[in-house]
Amino acid sequence: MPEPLTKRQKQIFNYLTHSIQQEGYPPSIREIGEALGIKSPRGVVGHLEALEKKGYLSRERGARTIKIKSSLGGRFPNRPQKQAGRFGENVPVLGAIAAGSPILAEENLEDHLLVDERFASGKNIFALKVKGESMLGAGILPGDYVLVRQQLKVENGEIAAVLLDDEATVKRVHCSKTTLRLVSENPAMAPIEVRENEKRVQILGKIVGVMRKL
Amino acid sequence: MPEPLTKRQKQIFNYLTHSIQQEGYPPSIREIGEALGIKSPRGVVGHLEALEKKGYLSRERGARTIKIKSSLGGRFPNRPQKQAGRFGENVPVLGAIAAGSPILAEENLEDHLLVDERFASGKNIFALKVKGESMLGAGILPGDYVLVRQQLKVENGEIAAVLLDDEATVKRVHCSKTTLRLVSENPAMAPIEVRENEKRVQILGKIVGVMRKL
DNA sequence: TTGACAAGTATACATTTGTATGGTATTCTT
DNA sequence: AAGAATACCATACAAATGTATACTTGTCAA
Repeated sequence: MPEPLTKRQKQIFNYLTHSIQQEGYPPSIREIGEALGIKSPRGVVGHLEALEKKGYLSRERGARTIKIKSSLGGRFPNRPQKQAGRFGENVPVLGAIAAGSPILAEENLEDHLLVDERFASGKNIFALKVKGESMLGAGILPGDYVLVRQQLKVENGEIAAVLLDDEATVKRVHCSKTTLRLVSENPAMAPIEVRENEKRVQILGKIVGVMRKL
Repeated sequence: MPEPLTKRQKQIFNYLTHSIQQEGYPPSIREIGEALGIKSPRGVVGHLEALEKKGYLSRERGARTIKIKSSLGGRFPNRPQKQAGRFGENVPVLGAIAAGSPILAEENLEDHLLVDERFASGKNIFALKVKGESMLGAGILPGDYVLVRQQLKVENGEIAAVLLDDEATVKRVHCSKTTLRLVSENPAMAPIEVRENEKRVQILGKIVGVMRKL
């Protein structure tokens, strides 16, 4: 049962785990201070002592020797190579999706995106670059990357990536007993209705995130 | 095709990977020397330089900043999420921004987000969680994180994070010679006009990215 | 009201750590 | 034979880094 942390202590701990994951080695006292806006080394040391006392980390003498305790449910160890993907996921970006082939096949792969774990939780996440303006009303613009969790079915009304006539698109899906209605969040575009067993459509997965670069 | 190592270089490299894995952080020059029976720091540095030249590792300035290259068949990475030279940035997430205080001050800091370097290029990037619906028309919804590059002025018509009456908001900024017009991308909300030297407004930076979790 | 704790600033100091200088050998290739 | 790379030593030095002292502020419980 881990001792509770204060809000500030949580921030420090959060930064530590992320930084170690990202760089491969722990930050120095002053680097921690710089990242969190603490101007005196002593201020940072106070937090480290508190975190150590509460059992969240340990320190050796010497520079950059913070160790995150792995006993905390094994959630925040600093053995980066054994905990790959706990703090960031390298998500594949798919280009044109060849019909029939497995979605994550090599020929579909275009790039990789580094995404915070909280945005790409779970396995089988991939990304698509949005082309049309069909989801304008849902705040999804052309050029955006959508993060997709691979699944065969989605709940009524959820936004999904759908393979429609060999073209990957993003649509809101309304399912009735026998049909799927693919609705564009754009008044200029009419809904598309198809029977569920038709081969024209295939649900690729649920949209779990959107990323835009301006 | 990794360049071949000498026997001694292999020993060094081996020790490095094992030590990083065991301790959680890289050894210092002298610790390497102690472990391998090299009595002069210079002796160790020579090996590190050779290993770096041959592409097995990289180093930053500062103590204990050796990074094993993960491109070598991915066998000994010490930062798993970065593949093939692709990097991520650890971006601070700001909460309520206290007026007057430096933007990145402690009281504003809420969390950290790991973001692909292509979304957070350059320095002084921070993130804000969007609260209102004022930028609906620009595809920015409440709950989204906007990535902000800190800068004092923005070009005409760009979307910016603005501190308005102690409240951080996202607005499209139109500048004339003497006034700033802050336009919401939402027909329900009227534009706000202020004189540039008024203290009510302060431009925090330009929006360079949007991230949404669904 | 006192006392503990959290959270910090400013400054000084000691240690750790990386870097640089100037050598010595050995092995290998040209 | 000359040059380059490997593989070291001893020592000095500077920069990075952790540590320590002293003081401030606010909160919260006894």
